[in-house]
Amino acid sequence: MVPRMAVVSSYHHGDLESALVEAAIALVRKYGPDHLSLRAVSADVGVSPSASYHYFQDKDALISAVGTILFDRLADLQEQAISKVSGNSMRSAKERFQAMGNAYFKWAVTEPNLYRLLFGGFCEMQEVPQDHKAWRLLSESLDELVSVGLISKSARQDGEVLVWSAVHGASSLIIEGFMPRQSFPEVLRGIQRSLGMK
Amino acid sequence: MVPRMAVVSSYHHGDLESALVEAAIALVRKYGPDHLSLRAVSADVGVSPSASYHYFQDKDALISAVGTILFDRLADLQEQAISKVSGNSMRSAKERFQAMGNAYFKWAVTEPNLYRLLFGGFCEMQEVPQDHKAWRLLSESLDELVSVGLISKSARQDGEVLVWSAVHGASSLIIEGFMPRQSFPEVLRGIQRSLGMK
DNA sequence: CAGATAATCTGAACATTGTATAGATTCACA
DNA sequence: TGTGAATCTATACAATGTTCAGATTATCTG
Repeated sequence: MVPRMAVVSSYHHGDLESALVEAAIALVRKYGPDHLSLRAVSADVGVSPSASYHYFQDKDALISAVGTILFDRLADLQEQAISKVSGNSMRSAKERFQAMGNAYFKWAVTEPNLYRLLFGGFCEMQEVPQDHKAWRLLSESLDELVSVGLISKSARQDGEVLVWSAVHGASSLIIEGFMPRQSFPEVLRGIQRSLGMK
Repeated sequence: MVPRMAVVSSYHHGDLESALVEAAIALVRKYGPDHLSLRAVSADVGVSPSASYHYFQDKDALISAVGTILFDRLADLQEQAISKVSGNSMRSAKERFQAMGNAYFKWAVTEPNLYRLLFGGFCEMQEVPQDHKAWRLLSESLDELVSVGLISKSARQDGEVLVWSAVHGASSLIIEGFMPRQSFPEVLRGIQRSLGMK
């Protein structure tokens, strides 16, 4: 009888699962992963606290879903940063590589709470990330550095793990206050030395 | 009247502050930093839940105290690992350097929950760690590599941040399942390449 | 189109948590 | 020895994760 704005009735939400995930992201962003409350998430969405149990087994399952989404979005940010640098020169290849690392670090320092949720042991990644976009982008960038002659094939060997470890470690140590923020460019230079990049 | 085994009465604990910290460490070790309960800590020590508020402002303060202790102990482990390698040769200097990294990684994989508490944003380090033992050991090890001629002075520049970032990042990514465990030696080799070590 | 069945959400309840406050117990010192 | 300070307990309260019975709506069957 009463006209409704929503697509569906107000009793059935329609897309509660992703609404809960988005609300959880917003709350973690504000208050940190350890202060996330299922009841606050439900209240933000406008639903009863019990409703989430139809989509997630428990609170940890919701957190894991958030982690999966955040990991995808981080990879999207890196892809976006790469795509902003055009050209086939050695210079642009190097810039793409650096843009990836800078995007990773920038996300860590602007969203430390999301970073902590993703990498702090709160969620168990269901997807084995070996063939994830994040790995692929890094691998392709290293391949490009080889093909344009910036690094050698032998130096490229095991480059992924060194690069990701150093960028991730610096980001983590900096947002937790163990390392000053200006150390990140130094780490980036050290990475390039490790790759024999000139 | 009744003979007592304890040094003090059973009402006054005697050294409640450190007992609470040790009990908290044991519980975090088992169940993770996010599932630590003040009440469980108190119960383990055999004390009322309110008693801890005479030594710690709140739960976060107890966690921070735990973090400070853990950081010190990690540095102790590294010092211990270094001290097991004797000699003044290039070889022993290199071994000491590697022993430090290996000790760090070993602690991370054997005590992932303690590692998460220390580096996962749960505690706010009160002590500025710039002059901490962990920094000093790393700095001295790098100096030694220079003095025995294993790395150059220019490569040593900013070596601390690269080394700590890569070792910490690899440890973190491995215990969270983002990276296979066997990647750590590769990261160590990459670090040594970055330092120009031969 | 009507009725049954399944999907979705609510309400109330329970145990557990962090924390505040008032009071009990014990220590240390005059 | 007794008085004040330090230390711990008891109780209480609001908030949290989770369960379960039932209410509401969607969807499918005839």
